[in-house]
Amino acid sequence: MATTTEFLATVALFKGLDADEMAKFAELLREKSYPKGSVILFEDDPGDALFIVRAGRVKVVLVAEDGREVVLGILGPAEHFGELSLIDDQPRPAHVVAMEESTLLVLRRDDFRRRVEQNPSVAWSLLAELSRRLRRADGKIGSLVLLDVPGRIARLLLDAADEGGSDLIDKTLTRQTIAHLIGASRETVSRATREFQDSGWVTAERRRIRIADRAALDKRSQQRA
Amino acid sequence: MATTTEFLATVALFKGLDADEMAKFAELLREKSYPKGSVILFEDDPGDALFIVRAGRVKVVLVAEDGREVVLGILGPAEHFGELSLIDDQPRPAHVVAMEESTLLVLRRDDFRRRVEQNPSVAWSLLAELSRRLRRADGKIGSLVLLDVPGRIARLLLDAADEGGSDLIDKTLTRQTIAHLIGASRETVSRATREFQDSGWVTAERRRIRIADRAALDKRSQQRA
DNA sequence: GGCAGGACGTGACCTACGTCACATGGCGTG
DNA sequence: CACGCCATGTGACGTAGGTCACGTCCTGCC
Repeated sequence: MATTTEFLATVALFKGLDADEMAKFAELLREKSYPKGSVILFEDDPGDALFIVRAGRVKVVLVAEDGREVVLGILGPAEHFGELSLIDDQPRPAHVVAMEESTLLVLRRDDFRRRVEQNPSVAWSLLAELSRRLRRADGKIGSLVLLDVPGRIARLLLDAADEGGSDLIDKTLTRQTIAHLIGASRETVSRATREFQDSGWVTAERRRIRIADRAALDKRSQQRA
Repeated sequence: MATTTEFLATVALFKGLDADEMAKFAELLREKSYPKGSVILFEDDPGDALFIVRAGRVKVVLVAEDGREVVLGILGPAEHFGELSLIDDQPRPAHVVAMEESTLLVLRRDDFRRRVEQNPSVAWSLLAELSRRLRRADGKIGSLVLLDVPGRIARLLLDAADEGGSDLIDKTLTRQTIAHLIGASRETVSRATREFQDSGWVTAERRRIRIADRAALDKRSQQRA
């Protein structure tokens, strides 16, 4: 495993910092581990820290009283969460749960604020990151309202592939998880992905999904309701 | 009508600037008018300007090929849009359409960048604004997936009332618009709001909606699917 | 190497909503 | 002052997709 400073160099948030500044950040971070399934932070709690995923995978999730849930996002190494509450002092907007055993780097509010204010480049990276999330969120809203379930799945797969840079989606995406990501039931996702396979649009390779006909998926992701 | 500088003082984005800096901004702004229904900017276009609503009302909207649409947000005086593309150089994420005759102040990309970089307080305001939008967007996703139509309407009304600071929602909210905001059909919204009125939860006062039983609406907005 | 828990596949059934088709009423404008 | 336009009710009807209920399979563990 890389040293903390080496790792920090891979975090987009810190892009543009020189070694010296990076080292300063490194000192402020505390490392913390969470077992699979543990809740890292709760919606509505006051927030006083930012988290960077060092290893593992976490999901950002909203939960209804009856237990149904939506996954707003899944974060892996070098990604971070929890900055909203540090920026606007409002309660946390969602729960964050460890999907696997994960270790996170924690940065306290005051340290965060001071560094952002002194480091224009960090502020800019943050703006870029929030922009990216806002685009995604808007896209998700669009999918939910304008597309039917198969359409939403198609788009999700394409997005995941784009992000990974390959037609083979390597992150483990169970149908259950897909369902939570697109606001549908596991059963419906099951039936829809089978359709995709039967049509030859995707193939399943040992738990991974590979996109076989990008054009078809793309077309499917623009129609209906 | 107030002078431009007086107006700028009411824009949250510029909070914290002194009169001198405000004046500099004022010089960079160009005023532009748009008739009702005109498209101010198109999704997928490259973006090279930020807009501040001086007067009127605009909607941010995603449109499907068949014409169905979702309204991501409605902006009134002192609110702004178009900054995402200036931050990340990506295409515009949505269309923006004038709901009424509107006049906007336009700030060009370069001027914007320069000012943000030189003015930490503007960067911070921007972060705060993007945070606010992200929370809203996440909330909207939650509503869409976890609530049924009446629940979404209830939440929308409560949010609108909170924002206005009064139980009387003064902005004109037609059922058609409500429908677009919550991703439902006009007819369904019609039937649901009638239910609300029959139950005495809301009353309609000359085109305006007044919330009569906040508790009931709140309860209604937390259940079902 | 047998077991338990999770991920999947599938059929049956039910319902919230979208869509279509009209009828009505208010108001803004020529 | 009349003509339209647009926002609104409301009924009828069709269906995507949620929920239930099981059965199978794979995989990591004791």
